[in-house]
Amino acid sequence: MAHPTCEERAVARGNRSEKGSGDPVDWVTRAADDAIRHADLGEGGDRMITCASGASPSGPIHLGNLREFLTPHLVAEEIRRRGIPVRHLHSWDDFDRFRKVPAGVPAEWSEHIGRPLSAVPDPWACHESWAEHFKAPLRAALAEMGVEMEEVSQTERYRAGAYTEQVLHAIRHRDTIEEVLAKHRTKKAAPVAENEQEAEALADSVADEDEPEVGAAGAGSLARFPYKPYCRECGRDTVDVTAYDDDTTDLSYTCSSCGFSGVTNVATQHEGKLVWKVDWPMRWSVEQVDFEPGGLDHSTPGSSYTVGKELVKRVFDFRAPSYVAYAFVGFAGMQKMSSSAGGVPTAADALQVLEAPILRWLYARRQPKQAFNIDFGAEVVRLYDEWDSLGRKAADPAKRDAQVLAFERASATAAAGTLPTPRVVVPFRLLSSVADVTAGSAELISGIVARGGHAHDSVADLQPRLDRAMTWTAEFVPAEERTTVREQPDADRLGRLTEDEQRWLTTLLDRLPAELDVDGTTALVYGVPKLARGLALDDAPTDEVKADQKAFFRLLYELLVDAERGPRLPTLFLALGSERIRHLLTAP
RNA sequence: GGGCCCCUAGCUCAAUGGGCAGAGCAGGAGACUUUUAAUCUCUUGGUUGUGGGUUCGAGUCCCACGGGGCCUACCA
Repeated sequence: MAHPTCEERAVARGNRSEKGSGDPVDWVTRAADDAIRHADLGEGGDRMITCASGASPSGPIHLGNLREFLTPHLVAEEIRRRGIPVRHLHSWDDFDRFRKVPAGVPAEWSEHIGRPLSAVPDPWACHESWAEHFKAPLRAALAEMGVEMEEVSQTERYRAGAYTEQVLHAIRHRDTIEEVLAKHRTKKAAPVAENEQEAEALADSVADEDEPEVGAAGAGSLARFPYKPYCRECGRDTVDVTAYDDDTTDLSYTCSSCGFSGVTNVATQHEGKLVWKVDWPMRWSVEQVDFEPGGLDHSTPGSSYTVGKELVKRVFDFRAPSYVAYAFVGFAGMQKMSSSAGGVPTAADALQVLEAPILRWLYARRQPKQAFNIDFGAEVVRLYDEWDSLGRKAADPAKRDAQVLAFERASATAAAGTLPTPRVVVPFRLLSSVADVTAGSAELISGIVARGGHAHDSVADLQPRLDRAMTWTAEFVPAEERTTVREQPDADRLGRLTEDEQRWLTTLLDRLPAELDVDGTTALVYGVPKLARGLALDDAPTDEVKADQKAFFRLLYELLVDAERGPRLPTLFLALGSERIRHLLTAP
């Protein structure tokens, strides 16, 4: 045989360790296998494998959209790990039309509806366009997560004529395109009306749809032309194609917004774009895409992937990339989320609270078709615990399984190496509860944590986790679960102390040093009731002393944090400092 | 109309190309001069929605049904 079969080449290039060698397998492994197999179909050779993503910068790129980026990223990393040339190509659909003015944006922006996202000004005036305004923060977040990708702007590509050849090709084959689109369009079955009102509405809409009569389209039909120019006069896509000359490639149009009538030459003037369902398969063929994910909404029958798959074959003579559909990402515990806009959390928001590898891990550990929630509430603590425990497991080579594999995928990338994690790992729970009472002082937290058995040299040893614990505590822990230290002494309570209480407080304050340490403070706090009963600090407590301790602690909590309970007293004392304790325990 | 996902302990969820059903919380017992949504040790808890099928073996694969959720139809 002159040529090896696809199968043989795929195996040769894939080089995945064979079954039984103990190397764990997960969805990323399989997706990478598919992409490699795909790349070998047809073209042969050792050309670079392309993992693609695409996103429209029409608004904040939220954590659901992040799956679009991370899925091909993880697959590309896996392919790279096998020593095969690969790139992650990301297309910004910034040549798409601006569709609606979101809440919070001046109403005047409705003027820009129909213009490319790259041509709409930034209402916040900090970037050169609407599109850039939303691309920039995502770029920063991805960099923090070690995601490196080759970015392409659809605006630039179209304007530069990079797709012109394919555009003309599509236009020449517009009948085939319409045939395919129409086939999927007619899938619509007569919906059953639930009541009379609906039946009427239904009759109307059905009547409307029958009107264009595209079914028998022919070359003469311009209503479904696959290419649409932006109006040269007003920049909007509100144009109707009135004529097209196949020989000269002159396209005539009128704009319904500004009334302009003009002619654009498709071959030379680059003023428009293919409609979405044609644009996607066109890019697969131009960029030689081997793998690209898509949201579930693109995967349903009659939707863009299904249609694109047929178009790419029949019109562009290429095969659709291997594909995974990803499910949606939900959110919880974010009532107070101060997201950049719209209240949907973005990657930047998540990175305020989660270490970058943990955010990656959320996406790596689930198969794309699995939906999951990102919880900014109490779940965060558990997530960190789980992550830390997985990290300990990953340190043992004997325990390498799919979970550890996900940990590895989350922890390091080719571009960024091992992503930042704390040199000294302190449980998030502890950092957060200490942060709760220290009024945002990293130094103080560091000191208390160090004296609490987590030795470290400096605040930097606790980063990047410490910052996240502080942010999370401040922003996401509900007020009723936080400890609020009194501003002023409780004069009322201090005015009606019992004799015992009075003696305890006096004893405590007499012996409270200016500089506190954990052990001394612990001994003192527990010792005060002993002293009051004539015992020494280190004497074993009697039953009476134990009861006194209970009452004494409660008194301290009431006076310090206006509650019956609170953080461990030594911690609280250290957090507040001697002076403040003294102030709050002394009648004004 | 079509498609996808989900149903696992009281609760929230794991189990990623079939291989002994697991965590956290809650519950129970014990330890602690220790009070925090304390901590540590031990522990109860299951016919994996229902009914079939394939298999030596099914939470996992196939078919049907019930319940819940999402997507899609015209446009990008």
